[in-house]
Amino acid sequence: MFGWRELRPGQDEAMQHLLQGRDVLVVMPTGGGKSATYQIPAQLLDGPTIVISPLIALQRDQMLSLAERNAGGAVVVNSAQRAGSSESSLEQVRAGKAEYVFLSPEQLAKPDVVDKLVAAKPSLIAIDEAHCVSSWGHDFRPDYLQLGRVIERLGHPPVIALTATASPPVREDIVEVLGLRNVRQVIRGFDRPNIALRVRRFTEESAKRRALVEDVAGRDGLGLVYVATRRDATAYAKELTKAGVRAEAYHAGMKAADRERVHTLFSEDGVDVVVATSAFGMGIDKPNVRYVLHSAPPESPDSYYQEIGRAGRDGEPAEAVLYYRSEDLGLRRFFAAGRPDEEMLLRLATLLHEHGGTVKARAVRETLSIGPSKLTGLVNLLEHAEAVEVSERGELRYAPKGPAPEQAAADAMECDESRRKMDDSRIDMMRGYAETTGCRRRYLLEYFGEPYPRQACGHCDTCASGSVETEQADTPFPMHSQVVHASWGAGTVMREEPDRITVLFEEIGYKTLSLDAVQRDSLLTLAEPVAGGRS
DNA sequence: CGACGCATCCCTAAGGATGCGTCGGTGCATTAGT
Repeated sequence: MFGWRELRPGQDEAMQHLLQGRDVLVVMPTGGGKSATYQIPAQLLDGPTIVISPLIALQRDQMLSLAERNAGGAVVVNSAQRAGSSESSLEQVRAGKAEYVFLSPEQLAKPDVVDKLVAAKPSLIAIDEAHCVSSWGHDFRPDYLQLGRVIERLGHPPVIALTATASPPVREDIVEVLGLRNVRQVIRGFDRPNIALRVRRFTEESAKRRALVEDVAGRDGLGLVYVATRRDATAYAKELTKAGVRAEAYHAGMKAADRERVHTLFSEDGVDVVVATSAFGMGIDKPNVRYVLHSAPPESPDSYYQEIGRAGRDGEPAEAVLYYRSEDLGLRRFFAAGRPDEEMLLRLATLLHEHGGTVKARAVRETLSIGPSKLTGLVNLLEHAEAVEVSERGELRYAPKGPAPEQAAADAMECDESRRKMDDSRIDMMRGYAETTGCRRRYLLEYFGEPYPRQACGHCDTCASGSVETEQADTPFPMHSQVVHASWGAGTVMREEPDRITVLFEEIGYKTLSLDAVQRDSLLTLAEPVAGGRS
C-alpha cells in the first residue's frame, strides 16, 4: 500500500507495541520513518486514526500524501477551510469513510468536535511533533496541556507520540501530560555523525555579524541561518544580499504569501540561504542543506539539536556553527522569565470556589473578560494545584477537596516557578554547550541521555583542536546514577567531567557541581539504582 | 537581560558620552470590514 519493502530499525517495535494495546513514545530523526509507525497500525486496527498535528500546513501536506495512496481516505479539520468543510470531514470520519483525521489541539478543545470523534470510535491516536506538548503548552498554546483529558474522553485507544528530539525530562513531560499508560519508549538514531559541530565566540556584536556574513558568502550549497529576532532576519538577509548571496528572510510576521514563496524557493533550490527565526523548519525534510548557522543561541539544547538536525539529511557532510556571545542568552532569559497573571489566577479560583457548581468556560470568560487561550492557561495551572477540575464536556468546577482559593493561587504560582527554574537550567545547558572545552557531540548526546564513548568524535572544533579530554573520569557518581541533594532533591547524573558533574534534578532542572565541593561538603548521596530500563 | 533609537549634555563647536524608554518568538481560531 505504501510502497515500502522493509521496515527500518525501531519501526517494527513501535508498531508491535501499539497493536498489543500499549502506548508508545517514538523519538526518531525526521526522515527516519516516524509516520509509518502509526500509518500501518492504522490500517490494521478497526476504526479511524486521529492525528494531532501542530501546524495547519503540516496537516495539509500529510493529508495530501495519504490521499495519493489507496489508504482509506484522509481528512482535516481546521479553521483554514470553509465552515461546512470541517463538518463534512467529521461526518466522513463518523461514517467510516476516512481512516485518518488531522486536527490541531485547539480543535479538540471544542466539545462538539470531540463528541463527533467519540461517536466514530477511534482505534488509534497519534501525536505528531510531540515535543510541542512540553514546550508550547505552558503559555503559548495551552490547549496542548488538555490533550490528556481529551484522550481519556476518546476512550484512550493506543496512543503514539512522535518527535525527532526530546531530552529525558521532555520525554517525561510528554508521558505525564498525555497521560500515557504502560508506555514503551522507542528511541533511535540520535547521533548525526555527518554534521560537524563548531562554535565561534565573539565579544562584539558587530564583529559577530561581519564574521557570519563573510562565512555564508564563502560557502557553497544550501544553508539556513537562525536568528533571534524578526528584525535580525530582515537585517541579515539584506546584508547577505549585498554580499552577493541569494538570501531570503523568514519569520512569523511576514504575509502568508511571502512565507509560502520562501518555502517554495527553498524546496526548489532557488535560494542560497534562508535567514529565519524559529518559525522556519517544522515539517522541513530537505536532504541537501549543507549548513545551519546560529547568530545567537536558542533557549535549549533541545531546540538547538532540532534546528541543526535540518542539515545533512542526505548523509553527506554538513556543518552546524553557533556564533556565540554570552550576552545573547539574555533574550532567552527574558522570554523564560514571563510569569502568569497572579491576580487573575486568584479571581478565577475565587469565582469557581464561590459558585460551587459546574460552570461553562464561556460564562467564566465573560465574567472575567479574558480570552479562551488565557483562561485555558490559568485553568491548567489551577488543575496542577489540584484546585480546579475540567469535565468531559470542558466545563469547570472547583475540586471538592481542593485547597482554599488563596492557597490554590499560591500553589499554582509555585508550580510555574518550578517550571521556570527548569527553563533557566536549559538555558544554562545551552551556555555549557557553547563554552565547553570537551567534545561537543558528546555534550549533546549525553544531554539526550545517549552514552557516547570518551573519545574524539573527530567532527567538532574541540576535538579537532585537541583540547578535548579523552581520559575516563573516575568519579564516585557514574553516568546515569541516581543521586540525592539535601535541598535540590533527587536527580540523575547526566554528564561527567574530570572536575565536575552535571545532574538533572527532577524539580529544578540541570545543575553543574564541582566534584571538590561535592566531596568536601558531602552534597550528594547515591540512591538505590532503579530497576527496569528503556528500549 | 541587553540592544537600539532618540534626546540631551558638554559648551568654542562638533560629535562622542550618557540616560531613558521601548522592544523582543513560536500558531491556533475568530471576527470585523473590504
